[in-house]
Amino acid sequence: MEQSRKTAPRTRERTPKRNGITQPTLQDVADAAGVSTATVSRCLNSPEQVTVRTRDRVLSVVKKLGYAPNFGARALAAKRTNTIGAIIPTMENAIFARGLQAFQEELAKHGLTLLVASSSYRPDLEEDQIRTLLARGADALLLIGFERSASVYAQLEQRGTPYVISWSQKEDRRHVAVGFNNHTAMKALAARVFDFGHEHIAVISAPQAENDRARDRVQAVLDATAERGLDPQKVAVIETPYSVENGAEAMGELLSLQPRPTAVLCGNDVLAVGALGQAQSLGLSVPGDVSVTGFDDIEIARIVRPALTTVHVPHREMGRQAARAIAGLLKGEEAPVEGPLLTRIVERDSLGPAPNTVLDRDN
Amino acid sequence: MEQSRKTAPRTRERTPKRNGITQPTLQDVADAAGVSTATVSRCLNSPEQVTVRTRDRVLSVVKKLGYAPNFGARALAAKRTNTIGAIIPTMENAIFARGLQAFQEELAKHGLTLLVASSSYRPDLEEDQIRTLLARGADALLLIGFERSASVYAQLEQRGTPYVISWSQKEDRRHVAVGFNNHTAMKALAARVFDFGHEHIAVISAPQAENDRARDRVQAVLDATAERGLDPQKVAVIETPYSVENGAEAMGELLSLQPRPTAVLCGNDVLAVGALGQAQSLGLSVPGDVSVTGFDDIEIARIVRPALTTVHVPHREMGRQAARAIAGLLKGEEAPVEGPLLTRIVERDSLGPAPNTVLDRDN
DNA sequence: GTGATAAATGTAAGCGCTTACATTCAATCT
DNA sequence: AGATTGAATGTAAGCGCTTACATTTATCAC
Repeated sequence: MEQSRKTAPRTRERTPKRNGITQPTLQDVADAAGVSTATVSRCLNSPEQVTVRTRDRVLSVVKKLGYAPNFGARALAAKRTNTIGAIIPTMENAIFARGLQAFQEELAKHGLTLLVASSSYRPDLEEDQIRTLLARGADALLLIGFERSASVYAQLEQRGTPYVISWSQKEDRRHVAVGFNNHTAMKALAARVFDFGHEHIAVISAPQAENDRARDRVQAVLDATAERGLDPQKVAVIETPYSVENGAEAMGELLSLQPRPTAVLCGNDVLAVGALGQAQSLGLSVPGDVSVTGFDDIEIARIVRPALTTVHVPHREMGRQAARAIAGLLKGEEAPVEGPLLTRIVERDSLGPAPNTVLDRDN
Repeated sequence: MEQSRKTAPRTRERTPKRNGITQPTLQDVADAAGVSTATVSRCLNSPEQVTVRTRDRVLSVVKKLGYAPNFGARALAAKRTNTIGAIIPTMENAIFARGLQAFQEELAKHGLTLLVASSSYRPDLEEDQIRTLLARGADALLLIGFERSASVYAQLEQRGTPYVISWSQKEDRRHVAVGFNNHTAMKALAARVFDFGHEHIAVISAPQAENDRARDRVQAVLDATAERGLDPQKVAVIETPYSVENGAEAMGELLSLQPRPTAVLCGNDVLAVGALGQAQSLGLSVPGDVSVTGFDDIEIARIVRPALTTVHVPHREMGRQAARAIAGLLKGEEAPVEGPLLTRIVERDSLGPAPNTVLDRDN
């Protein structure tokens, strides 16, 4: 194995690190293939610029040596990392998992890697995470929902870092968004609830402050109420963070109201599952005595008994489209201007007709 | 071709990128603070080496300029990224979410960032992901379970990349592991099932090939069976990937067996939930007609009715300890040699006494 | 063939940081 | 005072890659 180093001014001994192990470098490959580092680099990054002959030779050396480019060096020289950062509110339940998985899979097809951080629904933490992700070289970001401080947007704008907003969609054309219209979706569900004859409804929502999606959903219920000629003021709304326990607790409160609501619309499936369980624990039949609806259509919605009537959100499609939008933005393409993704109501068993028993309002 | 320009006095104009935006560099900070780049670097990385006076001045400039170190450059120069890679089988259900969240939180305390990839339970994909993560500069890895090809281990060893194995724990001291003993845990549960008088039991497991955790759990049931003087051969075992649907389907098969098992032990909660639903759909009472148990104790175990009797795995603690182990390894500390984490049986409502109806074995 | 043009390849200048080593400086000792 | 010492700081050499530009080689019209 003699390598004819024609020009080897490179006297430097490769300094092995700690245990004498060193990864092969571009130079090693170039030497072994008898070409320059530039050519090797081109074989890897823009193969069409290189003769087939050369390319094959180089690639076989790459394989033989087990060469893998050094991430830091590449990032430094190319000024991009091919990394996309995503900040989601939580990793702990399935709400974002499905969409994120699809997002990642689609990114991978474009040679992009996903870096995930979670904000625990806290705007201050979200800012930290954005900073961290940018510091780690994220070329672009996926953000959930529109609502965040102007300074965050300003910073992204100023850096020229592309981002797309997801899980929400509005007419607001200042931001690139791939999502669905939370208001429309929830309003349709509320209308359906009214179709079932319910007149006393209530809402369990995530905290609305700093969460436009939650706010849109609640507002949709109130708007639908008004459209039916009912008084939105009378719709009880409880805010509580997304969790089964909180859903149960909120349901407990709502069920002790006078008049007792006959339908409870929940801001997401997790709350709904809690509410459902609570109603049953209190000896009420769902939907016989009280109907419960969810939002998202995550797996658990199908599993509980009665299965949840909820709003199906095309998470996978959303993730996929978001990834495509980001890949496009990175290539300098125009922002896609597609309309919102369509949600649909999934009617299962937790929504039924309002009980026609006389309400105890008047005693 | 003489390029004897030995001293190229840094005349270079800072070339702004595309939109004229440029992040401040170390040099900018150094200039503004009237010190060398080395000092600025030290202020950031080992503040104790610098006078308080200097440090304060430098840090204030850092803040004023909004300086953030360039990740690639840092990685390249320091030969580490402070990034830990984790490859988990799936992101889509909650099995790994809780532990991973804790893992990440603890890593953050040590200044480390988590990069997650998922393998879809496929060894070949896992290898790809490992390669990807390493290429992206992961300083260390979190791996789930022991079982993977020797070449993967060899490669890690050869590169000198530290890793810790989690979600499993064995006497095998060749690898650093932070986990629990799947065999012990499942055997205890099986024993409990036998205590309830069950004699005809069955198992729904994840595919055992390439998954030591699944294998340990199944083997534990068989061992417990033998210890009770029953014939392990008669324990029906169905293998199917983790999902509610698959759990349901497998349950359907098991329930048509003669004699029909009176207790079905599932490899995890997701399968158990599916099994539970299926039994109920077929008009059987759980645990009246058939008992079902899970494994993991994820949220859904508490939610289904009857609530699942399952094995509680201290995922958070596991994640935390794994992170500490990795941080230690990275600092050159010895591998921790703690015993396995302790699991405990959570008795809820899906496991009950064996039905004392006469079995239809003899007709 | 010749020259012009295009395609393939090579050369080498950085990218922004860390760190070994050199230098300066102040405190302490003789 | 001068010598000694250790802490603080500066100098500058890379880290491994990409890419603008220079050079070589192939292609083609005439």
